[in-house]
Amino acid sequence: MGVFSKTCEYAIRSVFFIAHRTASGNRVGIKEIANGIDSPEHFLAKILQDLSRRGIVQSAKGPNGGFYIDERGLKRPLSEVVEAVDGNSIFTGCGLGLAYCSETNPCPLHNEFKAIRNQLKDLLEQTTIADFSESLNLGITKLRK
Amino acid sequence: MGVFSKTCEYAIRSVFFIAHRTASGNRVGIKEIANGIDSPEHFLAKILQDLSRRGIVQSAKGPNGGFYIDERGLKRPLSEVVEAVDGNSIFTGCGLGLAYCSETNPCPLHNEFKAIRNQLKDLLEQTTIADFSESLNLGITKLRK
DNA sequence: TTAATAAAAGACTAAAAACTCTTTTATTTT
DNA sequence: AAAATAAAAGAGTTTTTAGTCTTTTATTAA
Ligand code: FES
Ligand code: FES
Repeated sequence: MGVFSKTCEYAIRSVFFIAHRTASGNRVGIKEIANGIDSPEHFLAKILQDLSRRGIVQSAKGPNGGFYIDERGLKRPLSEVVEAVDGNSIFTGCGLGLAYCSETNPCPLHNEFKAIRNQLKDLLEQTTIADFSESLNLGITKLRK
Repeated sequence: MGVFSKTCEYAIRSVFFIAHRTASGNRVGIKEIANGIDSPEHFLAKILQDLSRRGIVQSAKGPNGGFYIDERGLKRPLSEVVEAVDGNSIFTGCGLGLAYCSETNPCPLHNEFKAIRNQLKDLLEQTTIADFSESLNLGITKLRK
């Protein structure tokens, strides 16, 4: 089990993939995305429908249709993608699964765990989708295999 | 979805609970543990059977039986409990779920994610089960509610 | 040596997550 | 207007995780 759900992993990877293609002004179809990020096509379709409803990605039907991300979308932090899919429990939840995680009712891991959790939060909040386009363009980072 | 599976959360909490009770030389029954950490009794039984087989906790049947943790067990790092239940994917897995996470084939989050992942790894490797007994004794930290 | 106790084991059910397949709707091109 | 294209929506199945219930085995105490 990873930090994010499978659904969330696909969401992030697809968003990076779309952002990368959108940079050159193109729209990209679900088949190409699914193939590009190595995910099940119809499952990814559901995820993108959701992200589309939430305005994180845009879509167009018909010939030359497909998914893309507008200017505003590119500036969104990754945390919004994660929250849209997995909710905010990774940012706020207790490492030991206690119902109420707080300073006054801490579990044994509270302080240390909170620090790590906050770093993940900061990472996802401070980096926008656009931030990754360049490294993808340079071919330094990969989204499949 | 938390960082650990539900099973793993129960495992950690129960181990803390048992360690705490063992400190006073007692054995503690499954009912009391389940109640103390707020987990389903029979589900926890499965988990403890597993931890027992792996030597992380000890158990005794019959009257005055129950679970306890010996000297060696108390000195084990938390990472062993986590690995026993969830495997080592939290310590080694890719944040975006790529099959091979490596320096030469990094995903966009690789460097930042690795740093956070390693902190979690260090935290769990460097703290032993015994390390928490005191804070539990002092009543500072809680395992349920 | 029998009764009581408590974990171990086995065989389930329930819920959630992941994934698939089919039909519908919107858009564009001819 | 008709045909082609591509996402949206709906209705499933499969797999995994979580949780329950019952029976068996081992140990101790009366
Ligand atoms: S109480 Fe567990 S992380 Fe805060
Ligand atoms: S490739 Fe994703 S964390 Fe290393």
